[in-house]
Amino acid sequence: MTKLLVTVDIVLFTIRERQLHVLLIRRLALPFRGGYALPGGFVAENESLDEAAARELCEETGVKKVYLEQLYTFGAPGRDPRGRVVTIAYYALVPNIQTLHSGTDATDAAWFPVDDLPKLAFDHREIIDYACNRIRNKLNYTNVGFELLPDKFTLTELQSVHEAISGESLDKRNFRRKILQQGIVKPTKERQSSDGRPAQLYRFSK
Amino acid sequence: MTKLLVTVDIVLFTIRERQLHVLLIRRLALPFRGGYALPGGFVAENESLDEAAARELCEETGVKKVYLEQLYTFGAPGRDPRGRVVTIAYYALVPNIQTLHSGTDATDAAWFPVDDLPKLAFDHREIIDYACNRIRNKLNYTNVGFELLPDKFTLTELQSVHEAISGESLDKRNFRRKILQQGIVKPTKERQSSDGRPAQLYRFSK
DNA sequence: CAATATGGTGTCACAACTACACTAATGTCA
DNA sequence: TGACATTAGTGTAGTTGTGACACCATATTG
Repeated sequence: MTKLLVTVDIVLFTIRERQLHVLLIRRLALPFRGGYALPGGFVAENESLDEAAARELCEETGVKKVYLEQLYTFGAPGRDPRGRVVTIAYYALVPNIQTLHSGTDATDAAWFPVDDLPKLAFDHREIIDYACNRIRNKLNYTNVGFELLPDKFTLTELQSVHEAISGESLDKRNFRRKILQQGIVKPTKERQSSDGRPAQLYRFSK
Repeated sequence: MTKLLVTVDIVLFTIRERQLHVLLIRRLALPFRGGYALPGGFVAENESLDEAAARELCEETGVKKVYLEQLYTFGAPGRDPRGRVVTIAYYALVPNIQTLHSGTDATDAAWFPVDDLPKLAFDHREIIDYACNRIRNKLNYTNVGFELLPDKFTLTELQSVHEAISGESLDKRNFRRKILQQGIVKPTKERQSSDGRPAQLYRFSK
């Protein structure tokens, strides 16, 4: 009945410039001081795991009220040089708007494209890879893409979210047919102007 | 940096009489003494989570070398009356043949159909429900069904595994076409006799 | 008003899936 | 030994879903 250190780590995704990005922070403490790592921290005695993940994410990045889902638990004996630490990894999705109002714990929270990551502390690279696979799979059987968009969005924006996550380019007509057929979006009365013809704005429905 | 108790619990599935069953043990210790619970126990200082799950499963049920996969981590503060215990739940699949050679820890390991479970200790009911959903989903995009069958099996047996997990009855011809088209089984030279016409035995391939 | 930039639309071929009913091979029992 | 019971094994037609593919529409800018 030995007790172990238990942490949560959060892979926070967003889309920027049509690319999937994750949020990393610079570590202030040892080990890996000055290195990049996922936001996260120790689970307190009296909070649930979900609560711990939400709290740590907020403390370290200022991000609140996001889609947050447990990913996988990593607990190899050697994964943390400080000793035996089991971490429950989460992933979270936010639209790009969110400002990174750093809290007290962390400095230098910054976005990195998932296919151009710096060297990472602990096994955080493995955790991010796992999260990427999860979100990629999830795209096929859920409507997870909407969490990465603002309330109102165009179908082109939605398509480019899917493309950013899957890494494959999609046919515009086929994509729109599928989405509209599913009946999971409804048009608003607004349109969004751009460099060309203004686009219909949609909202997620149901 | 408070340390927490960390356990693993294993939902071990098999198919018996065309029904999905889980293995439960009777608890010898408090709390919930004499009640039914999932096999599981504390994670030791120097072993990985997967190792802990395999070890506990073997110790408590004698079952070895099975398909074992991490499921989800449950850590609500009130889930264990002994204090704060975080459990990493696993699920495992075995063919029906395995004899339940109880180890030292547990007595009275027994199979229960998933839709007729006794009252369970802790939040183990919730864990089993979660595992059932996982395996049901998994059936759609993987070949997880083979883990529940012996080395050689008939297509009717494979079909009834799928039916037991999904809870829905399938069309024989459509099922066979799909499986054979996938090329994931190959016929052996043997047949299996039954009450009627003997059936071709297949083996999982690739 | 021409040029540029992005939004929005339809069809056809092919693949995948559903629904559906009879014959084949064996064992049993009168 | 032949009728019966039991399980194995097979094909087709209609429908639905998916992928490939090119042009016109609507706005802005100089």
